[in-house]
Amino acid sequence: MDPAVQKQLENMGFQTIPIICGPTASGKTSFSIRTAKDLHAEICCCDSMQIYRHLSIGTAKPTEEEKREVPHHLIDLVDPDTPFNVASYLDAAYEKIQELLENGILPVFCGGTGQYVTALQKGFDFEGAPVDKSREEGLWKEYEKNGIEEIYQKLIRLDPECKEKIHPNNTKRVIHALALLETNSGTMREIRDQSTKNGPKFPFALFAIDWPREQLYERINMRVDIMMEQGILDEAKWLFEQNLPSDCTAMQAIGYKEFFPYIKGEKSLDECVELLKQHSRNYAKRQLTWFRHMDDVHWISSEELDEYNIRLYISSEYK
RNA sequence: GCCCAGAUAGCUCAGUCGGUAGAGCAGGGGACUGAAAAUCCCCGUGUCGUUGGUUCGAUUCCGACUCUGGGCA
Repeated sequence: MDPAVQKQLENMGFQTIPIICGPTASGKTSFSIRTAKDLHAEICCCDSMQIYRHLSIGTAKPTEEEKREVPHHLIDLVDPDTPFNVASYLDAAYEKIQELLENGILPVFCGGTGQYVTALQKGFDFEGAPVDKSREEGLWKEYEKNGIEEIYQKLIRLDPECKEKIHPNNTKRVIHALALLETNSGTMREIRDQSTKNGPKFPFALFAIDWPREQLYERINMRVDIMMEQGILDEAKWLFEQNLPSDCTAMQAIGYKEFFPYIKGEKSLDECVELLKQHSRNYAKRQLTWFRHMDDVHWISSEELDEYNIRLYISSEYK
Protein backbone atom coordinates (compact mmCIF):
# COMPACT_ATOMS: atom_id res chain seq x y z
CA MET A 1 0.00 0.00 0.00
CA ASP A 2 1.24 3.44 -0.94
CA PRO A 3 2.43 5.30 2.18
CA ALA A 4 1.36 8.55 0.52
CA VAL A 5 -2.22 7.30 0.58
CA GLN A 6 -2.06 6.59 4.29
CA LYS A 7 -0.63 10.05 4.81
CA GLN A 8 -3.46 11.65 2.87
CA LEU A 9 -6.04 9.79 4.92
CA GLU A 10 -4.18 10.55 8.13
CA ASN A 11 -4.29 14.26 7.32
CA MET A 12 -8.07 14.05 7.17
CA GLY A 13 -8.19 12.16 10.44
CA PHE A 14 -8.95 8.74 9.01
CA GLN A 15 -7.14 5.47 8.64
CA THR A 16 -9.53 3.62 6.37
CA ILE A 17 -12.02 4.19 3.55
CA PRO A 18 -15.45 2.83 4.44
CA ILE A 19 -17.42 0.53 2.17
CA ILE A 20 -21.10 0.29 3.04
CA CYS A 21 -22.78 -2.78 1.68
CA GLY A 22 -25.90 -4.79 2.30
CA PRO A 23 -28.62 -6.55 0.37
CA THR A 24 -30.92 -4.75 -1.99
CA ALA A 25 -33.46 -2.50 -0.21
CA SER A 26 -31.55 -2.55 3.07
CA GLY A 27 -31.27 1.24 3.18
CA LYS A 28 -27.71 1.67 1.94
CA THR A 29 -28.38 4.85 0.00
CA SER A 30 -29.89 6.91 2.80
CA PHE A 31 -27.41 5.59 5.33
CA SER A 32 -24.48 6.41 3.09
CA ILE A 33 -25.78 9.92 2.46
CA ARG A 34 -26.15 10.59 6.16
CA THR A 35 -22.69 9.18 6.78
CA ALA A 36 -21.07 11.11 3.93
CA LYS A 37 -22.59 14.38 5.11
CA ASP A 38 -21.31 13.76 8.59
CA LEU A 39 -17.81 12.99 7.33
CA HIS A 40 -17.80 15.69 4.61
CA ALA A 41 -17.20 12.83 2.25
CA GLU A 42 -18.37 11.98 -1.25
CA ILE A 43 -19.98 8.73 -2.31
CA CYS A 44 -18.55 6.17 -4.70
CA CYS A 45 -20.91 3.46 -5.87
CA CYS A 46 -19.88 -0.17 -6.03
CA ASP A 47 -22.75 -1.51 -8.00
CA SER A 48 -22.49 -3.46 -11.20
CA MET A 49 -25.71 -2.06 -12.66
CA GLN A 50 -25.70 1.57 -11.56
CA ILE A 51 -22.69 2.08 -13.78
CA TYR A 52 -25.09 1.94 -16.76
CA ARG A 53 -26.63 5.17 -17.99
CA HIS A 54 -30.41 5.27 -18.46
CA LEU A 55 -31.02 2.44 -15.99
CA SER A 56 -31.99 4.53 -12.99
CA ILE A 57 -35.26 3.59 -11.33
CA GLY A 58 -34.72 -0.15 -11.66
CA THR A 59 -31.19 0.00 -10.30
CA ALA A 60 -32.30 2.25 -7.43
CA LYS A 61 -29.78 4.93 -8.24
CA PRO A 62 -29.65 7.96 -5.98
CA THR A 63 -32.18 10.60 -7.03
CA GLU A 64 -31.27 14.04 -8.36
CA GLU A 65 -32.05 15.46 -4.96
CA GLU A 66 -29.86 12.94 -3.19
CA LYS A 67 -27.03 13.69 -5.59
CA ARG A 68 -27.40 17.38 -4.75
CA GLU A 69 -27.02 16.57 -1.08
CA VAL A 70 -23.82 14.59 -1.59
CA PRO A 71 -21.83 14.19 -4.83
CA HIS A 72 -21.95 10.63 -6.18
CA HIS A 73 -19.30 9.00 -8.33
CA LEU A 74 -18.90 5.79 -10.34
CA ILE A 75 -22.46 5.84 -11.61
CA ASP A 76 -23.52 6.39 -15.24
CA LEU A 77 -20.12 5.39 -16.52
CA VAL A 78 -21.15 3.61 -19.72
CA ASP A 79 -24.12 2.96 -21.99
CA PRO A 80 -26.01 -0.32 -21.55
CA ASP A 81 -24.47 -1.80 -24.70
CA THR A 82 -20.92 -1.40 -23.40
CA PRO A 83 -19.17 -4.37 -21.80
CA PHE A 84 -18.09 -3.70 -18.25
CA ASN A 85 -16.66 -5.89 -15.51
CA VAL A 86 -14.78 -5.98 -12.21
CA ALA A 87 -11.51 -5.06 -13.87
CA SER A 88 -13.01 -2.00 -15.52
CA TYR A 89 -14.64 -1.14 -12.23
CA LEU A 90 -11.37 -1.31 -10.31
CA ASP A 91 -9.66 0.95 -12.84
CA ALA A 92 -12.40 3.54 -12.51
CA ALA A 93 -12.56 3.22 -8.73
CA TYR A 94 -8.83 3.58 -8.15
CA GLU A 95 -8.68 6.62 -10.34
CA LYS A 96 -11.60 8.21 -8.50
CA ILE A 97 -10.19 7.44 -5.05
CA GLN A 98 -6.88 8.97 -6.02
CA GLU A 99 -8.57 12.10 -7.29
CA LEU A 100 -10.75 12.54 -4.20
CA LEU A 101 -7.90 11.97 -1.76
CA GLU A 102 -5.72 14.47 -3.58
CA ASN A 103 -8.47 17.01 -3.03
CA GLY A 104 -8.70 16.12 0.62
CA ILE A 105 -12.07 14.40 0.26
CA LEU A 106 -12.85 11.05 1.83
CA PRO A 107 -14.58 8.57 -0.47
CA VAL A 108 -17.40 6.56 1.07
CA PHE A 109 -18.18 3.45 -0.96
CA CYS A 110 -21.70 2.17 -1.10
CA GLY A 111 -23.17 -0.69 -3.06
CA GLY A 112 -24.39 -4.23 -3.19
CA THR A 113 -22.10 -5.98 -5.64
CA GLY A 114 -20.12 -8.33 -3.45
CA GLN A 115 -17.63 -9.14 -6.17
CA TYR A 116 -16.68 -5.49 -6.52
CA VAL A 117 -16.43 -5.02 -2.77
CA THR A 118 -14.15 -8.01 -2.33
CA ALA A 119 -12.05 -6.99 -5.31
CA LEU A 120 -11.45 -3.62 -3.63
CA GLN A 121 -10.87 -5.11 -0.21
CA LYS A 122 -8.39 -7.74 -1.41
CA GLY A 123 -6.87 -5.62 -4.13
CA PHE A 124 -7.33 -8.09 -6.98
CA ASP A 125 -4.88 -7.31 -9.74
CA PHE A 126 -5.83 -8.67 -13.14
CA GLU A 127 -2.90 -7.16 -15.02
CA GLY A 128 -0.64 -10.17 -14.46
CA ALA A 129 -3.04 -12.66 -16.04
CA PRO A 130 -4.61 -11.25 -19.17
CA VAL A 131 -7.51 -13.22 -20.59
CA ASP A 132 -7.67 -13.89 -24.30
CA LYS A 133 -11.20 -12.90 -25.28
CA SER A 134 -11.07 -14.59 -28.66
CA ARG A 135 -9.89 -17.81 -27.04
CA GLU A 136 -12.85 -17.62 -24.70
CA GLU A 137 -15.26 -17.00 -27.57
CA GLY A 138 -13.77 -19.98 -29.37
CA LEU A 139 -14.47 -22.16 -26.35
CA TRP A 140 -18.09 -20.98 -26.29
CA LYS A 141 -18.46 -22.02 -29.92
CA GLU A 142 -16.91 -25.38 -29.11
CA TYR A 143 -19.31 -25.75 -26.19
CA GLU A 144 -22.34 -25.01 -28.34
CA LYS A 145 -21.17 -27.64 -30.81
CA ASN A 146 -19.93 -30.45 -28.55
CA GLY A 147 -21.07 -29.69 -25.04
CA ILE A 148 -18.99 -29.09 -21.96
CA GLU A 149 -17.50 -32.52 -21.31
CA GLU A 150 -14.30 -32.23 -23.36
CA ILE A 151 -13.71 -28.67 -22.25
CA TYR A 152 -14.09 -29.70 -18.63
CA GLN A 153 -11.69 -32.61 -19.07
CA LYS A 154 -9.14 -30.28 -20.61
CA LEU A 155 -9.54 -27.94 -17.65
CA ILE A 156 -8.94 -30.54 -14.96
CA ARG A 157 -6.02 -31.95 -16.91
CA LEU A 158 -4.39 -28.52 -16.81
CA ASP A 159 -5.37 -27.92 -13.19
CA PRO A 160 -6.71 -30.93 -11.24
CA GLU A 161 -7.74 -28.70 -8.36
CA CYS A 162 -10.46 -27.22 -10.54
CA LYS A 163 -12.34 -30.50 -10.21
CA GLU A 164 -13.20 -29.56 -6.63
CA LYS A 165 -13.54 -25.85 -7.21
CA ILE A 166 -15.62 -25.66 -10.38
CA HIS A 167 -18.74 -27.71 -11.06
CA PRO A 168 -19.05 -28.95 -14.68
CA ASN A 169 -22.55 -27.45 -14.90
CA ASN A 170 -21.13 -24.02 -14.30
CA THR A 171 -20.38 -23.49 -17.97
CA LYS A 172 -19.49 -19.87 -17.61
CA ARG A 173 -16.82 -20.51 -15.06
CA VAL A 174 -15.45 -23.66 -16.70
CA ILE A 175 -14.91 -21.84 -19.97
CA HIS A 176 -13.44 -18.79 -18.39
CA ALA A 177 -11.05 -20.81 -16.25
CA LEU A 178 -9.82 -22.80 -19.23
CA ALA A 179 -9.34 -19.68 -21.33
CA LEU A 180 -7.36 -18.16 -18.49
CA LEU A 181 -5.18 -21.23 -18.00
CA GLU A 182 -4.49 -21.58 -21.70
CA THR A 183 -3.27 -18.02 -22.00
CA ASN A 184 -1.27 -17.92 -18.77
CA SER A 185 1.19 -20.16 -17.02
CA GLY A 186 0.41 -21.73 -13.66
CA THR A 187 -2.70 -23.09 -11.97
CA MET A 188 -5.78 -21.17 -10.90
CA ARG A 189 -4.44 -21.05 -7.37
CA GLU A 190 -1.13 -19.62 -8.55
CA ILE A 191 -2.87 -17.04 -10.70
CA ARG A 192 -5.05 -16.03 -7.75
CA ASP A 193 -2.14 -15.82 -5.35
CA GLN A 194 -0.30 -13.71 -7.87
CA SER A 195 -3.27 -11.37 -8.17
CA THR A 196 -3.27 -10.51 -4.48
CA LYS A 197 0.46 -10.54 -3.78
CA ASN A 198 0.62 -6.74 -3.52
CA GLY A 199 -2.34 -6.56 -1.17
CA PRO A 200 -5.08 -3.95 -1.28
CA LYS A 201 -4.37 -0.67 -3.06
CA PHE A 202 -6.18 1.30 -0.37
CA PRO A 203 -7.12 0.50 3.22
CA PHE A 204 -10.83 -0.28 3.36
CA ALA A 205 -13.20 -0.93 6.24
CA LEU A 206 -16.31 -2.97 5.48
CA PHE A 207 -19.78 -2.35 6.87
CA ALA A 208 -22.87 -4.37 6.08
CA ILE A 209 -26.48 -3.65 6.92
CA ASP A 210 -28.50 -6.56 8.23
CA TRP A 211 -32.28 -6.98 8.57
CA PRO A 212 -34.41 -9.83 9.82
CA ARG A 213 -35.15 -11.77 6.65
CA GLU A 214 -38.91 -11.28 6.77
CA GLN A 215 -38.64 -7.53 7.19
CA LEU A 216 -36.13 -7.30 4.38
CA TYR A 217 -38.49 -9.16 2.05
CA GLU A 218 -41.32 -6.81 2.98
CA ARG A 219 -39.10 -3.84 2.19
CA ILE A 220 -38.19 -5.37 -1.16
CA ASN A 221 -41.84 -5.96 -2.08
CA MET A 222 -42.74 -2.42 -1.10
CA ARG A 223 -39.88 -0.93 -3.02
CA VAL A 224 -40.92 -2.70 -6.19
CA ASP A 225 -44.37 -1.12 -5.83
CA ILE A 226 -42.73 2.27 -5.45
CA MET A 227 -40.56 1.65 -8.51
CA MET A 228 -43.74 0.92 -10.45
CA GLU A 229 -45.12 4.31 -9.45
CA GLN A 230 -41.85 5.94 -10.45
CA GLY A 231 -42.08 4.50 -13.95
CA ILE A 232 -39.77 1.52 -13.99
CA LEU A 233 -41.88 0.08 -16.81
CA ASP A 234 -40.96 2.93 -19.15
CA GLU A 235 -37.29 2.31 -18.47
CA ALA A 236 -37.80 -1.38 -19.21
CA LYS A 237 -39.55 -0.52 -22.47
CA TRP A 238 -36.72 1.79 -23.42
CA LEU A 239 -34.13 -0.90 -22.72
CA PHE A 240 -36.18 -3.48 -24.62
CA GLU A 241 -36.28 -1.21 -27.65
CA GLN A 242 -32.48 -0.94 -27.72
CA ASN A 243 -32.47 -4.49 -29.10
CA LEU A 244 -29.35 -5.48 -27.24
CA PRO A 245 -28.24 -9.12 -27.23
CA SER A 246 -29.99 -10.94 -24.41
CA ASP A 247 -26.70 -12.03 -22.85
CA CYS A 248 -25.44 -8.50 -22.40
CA THR A 249 -25.16 -7.51 -18.78
CA ALA A 250 -27.65 -4.65 -18.74
CA MET A 251 -30.34 -6.91 -20.22
CA GLN A 252 -29.95 -9.22 -17.23
CA ALA A 253 -30.53 -6.54 -14.64
CA ILE A 254 -33.29 -7.36 -12.21
CA GLY A 255 -36.06 -4.85 -12.74
CA TYR A 256 -35.94 -4.93 -16.53
CA LYS A 257 -35.81 -8.46 -17.83
CA GLU A 258 -38.90 -9.31 -15.78
CA PHE A 259 -41.01 -6.89 -17.85
CA PHE A 260 -39.95 -8.16 -21.25
CA PRO A 261 -42.62 -10.88 -21.32
CA TYR A 262 -45.26 -8.21 -20.62
CA ILE A 263 -43.89 -5.95 -23.34
CA LYS A 264 -44.00 -8.88 -25.75
CA GLY A 265 -47.58 -9.60 -24.67
CA GLU A 266 -46.75 -12.99 -23.17
CA LYS A 267 -47.54 -12.28 -19.54
CA SER A 268 -49.76 -9.99 -17.52
CA LEU A 269 -48.26 -6.98 -15.81
CA ASP A 270 -49.16 -8.37 -12.39
CA GLU A 271 -47.32 -11.61 -13.10
CA CYS A 272 -44.23 -9.66 -14.09
CA VAL A 273 -44.35 -7.50 -10.99
CA GLU A 274 -44.61 -10.59 -8.81
CA LEU A 275 -41.68 -12.14 -10.64
CA LEU A 276 -39.64 -9.01 -10.11
CA LYS A 277 -40.30 -9.15 -6.37
CA GLN A 278 -39.36 -12.80 -6.38
CA HIS A 279 -36.09 -12.25 -8.19
CA SER A 280 -35.20 -9.34 -5.95
CA ARG A 281 -35.72 -11.52 -2.88
CA ASN A 282 -33.64 -14.34 -4.37
CA TYR A 283 -30.92 -11.83 -5.15
CA ALA A 284 -30.92 -10.42 -1.63
CA LYS A 285 -30.33 -13.92 -0.29
CA ARG A 286 -27.36 -14.43 -2.59
CA GLN A 287 -25.94 -11.08 -1.58
CA LEU A 288 -26.22 -12.02 2.09
CA THR A 289 -24.38 -15.28 1.48
CA TRP A 290 -21.54 -13.28 -0.01
CA PHE A 291 -21.42 -10.60 2.69
CA ARG A 292 -21.62 -13.15 5.51
CA HIS A 293 -18.42 -14.74 4.28
CA MET A 294 -16.40 -11.61 3.63
CA ASP A 295 -13.55 -10.93 6.03
CA ASP A 296 -13.60 -8.24 8.69
CA VAL A 297 -17.13 -6.94 8.30
CA HIS A 298 -18.75 -4.58 10.78
CA TRP A 299 -22.38 -5.64 10.84
CA ILE A 300 -24.99 -2.94 11.32
CA SER A 301 -28.30 -4.29 12.54
CA SER A 302 -31.46 -2.60 11.33
CA GLU A 303 -32.26 -1.33 14.84
CA GLU A 304 -28.99 0.54 15.22
CA LEU A 305 -28.94 1.86 11.67
CA ASP A 306 -30.30 5.30 12.57
CA GLU A 307 -27.68 5.98 15.21
CA TYR A 308 -24.76 4.04 13.79
CA ASN A 309 -21.64 6.15 13.47
CA ILE A 310 -19.03 4.94 11.04
CA ARG A 311 -16.58 7.64 12.08
CA LEU A 312 -15.78 5.67 15.23
CA TYR A 313 -14.40 2.78 13.18
CA ILE A 314 -12.46 4.64 10.52
CA SER A 315 -10.92 7.52 12.46
CA SER A 316 -7.20 7.66 13.15
CA GLU A 317 -7.86 6.90 16.80
CA TYR A 318 -9.66 3.60 16.16
CA LYS A 319 -8.04 0.56 17.85
C1' G B 1 -81.36 -29.80 -7.84
C1' C B 2 -78.74 -33.14 -11.38
C1' C B 3 -74.20 -34.58 -14.11
C1' C B 4 -68.81 -34.39 -14.69
C1' A B 5 -63.85 -33.35 -12.95
C1' G B 6 -60.75 -32.41 -8.95
C1' A B 7 -59.08 -32.39 -3.48
C1' U B 8 -51.48 -35.21 -2.28
C1' A B 9 -45.46 -30.42 0.41
C1' G B 10 -46.31 -23.03 1.36
C1' C B 11 -48.03 -23.00 -4.37
C1' U B 12 -48.79 -25.83 -9.21
C1' C B 13 -49.18 -30.70 -10.03
C1' A B 14 -47.22 -36.08 -10.83
C1' G B 15 -47.73 -40.85 -8.67
C1' U B 16 -48.79 -45.26 -5.95
C1' C B 17 -51.73 -52.06 -11.30
C1' G B 18 -53.39 -51.75 -2.78
C1' G B 19 -47.46 -52.30 1.01
C1' U B 20 -47.93 -44.60 4.07
C1' A B 21 -45.16 -40.70 -1.81
C1' G B 22 -41.89 -37.03 -5.65
C1' A B 23 -41.05 -33.08 -9.43
C1' G B 24 -41.04 -27.82 -10.59
C1' C B 25 -41.56 -23.28 -8.14
C1' A B 26 -41.29 -20.95 -3.33
C1' G B 27 -38.22 -21.31 1.10
C1' G B 28 -33.26 -22.47 3.51
C1' G B 29 -27.85 -23.21 3.13
C1' G B 30 -23.42 -22.80 0.11
C1' A B 31 -19.73 -21.46 -3.89
C1' C B 32 -17.77 -17.29 -6.37
C1' U B 33 -10.75 -13.46 -9.02
C1' G B 34 -12.45 -9.92 -16.45
C1' A B 35 -20.89 -11.28 -17.69
C1' A B 36 -21.56 -11.11 -10.73
C1' A B 37 -28.54 -7.97 -10.39
C1' A B 38 -24.62 -13.20 -13.74
C1' U B 39 -23.59 -18.40 -13.14
C1' C B 40 -23.64 -22.81 -10.39
C1' C B 41 -24.07 -26.65 -6.17
C1' C B 42 -26.70 -28.95 -1.87
C1' C B 43 -31.38 -29.54 1.24
C1' G B 44 -38.25 -32.85 0.25
C1' U B 45 -42.69 -36.52 6.25
C1' G B 46 -46.60 -34.40 4.12
C1' U B 47 -53.31 -36.47 9.44
C1' C B 48 -52.21 -37.98 0.42
C1' G B 49 -60.14 -33.43 2.04
C1' U B 50 -63.56 -35.96 6.06
C1' U B 51 -65.85 -40.43 7.22
C1' G B 52 -67.62 -45.46 6.70
C1' G B 53 -66.78 -50.15 3.94
C1' U B 54 -63.78 -54.13 1.40
C1' U B 55 -58.78 -55.96 2.79
C1' C B 56 -53.65 -58.84 6.67
C1' G B 57 -52.96 -53.79 4.93
C1' A B 58 -56.34 -48.03 1.79
C1' U B 59 -53.50 -41.97 0.02
C1' U B 60 -54.72 -45.71 -3.92
C1' C B 61 -60.73 -49.70 -4.76
C1' C B 62 -66.24 -48.80 -3.34
C1' G B 63 -70.08 -45.58 -0.78
C1' A B 64 -71.52 -41.16 1.71
C1' C B 65 -70.31 -36.30 3.07
C1' U B 66 -67.69 -31.44 2.66
C1' C B 67 -65.29 -28.01 -0.39
C1' U B 68 -63.58 -26.12 -5.33
C1' G B 69 -64.01 -25.72 -10.59
C1' G B 70 -67.02 -26.75 -15.14
C1' G B 71 -71.60 -28.21 -17.51
C1' C B 72 -77.08 -29.02 -17.57
C1' A B 73 -81.51 -27.16 -15.55
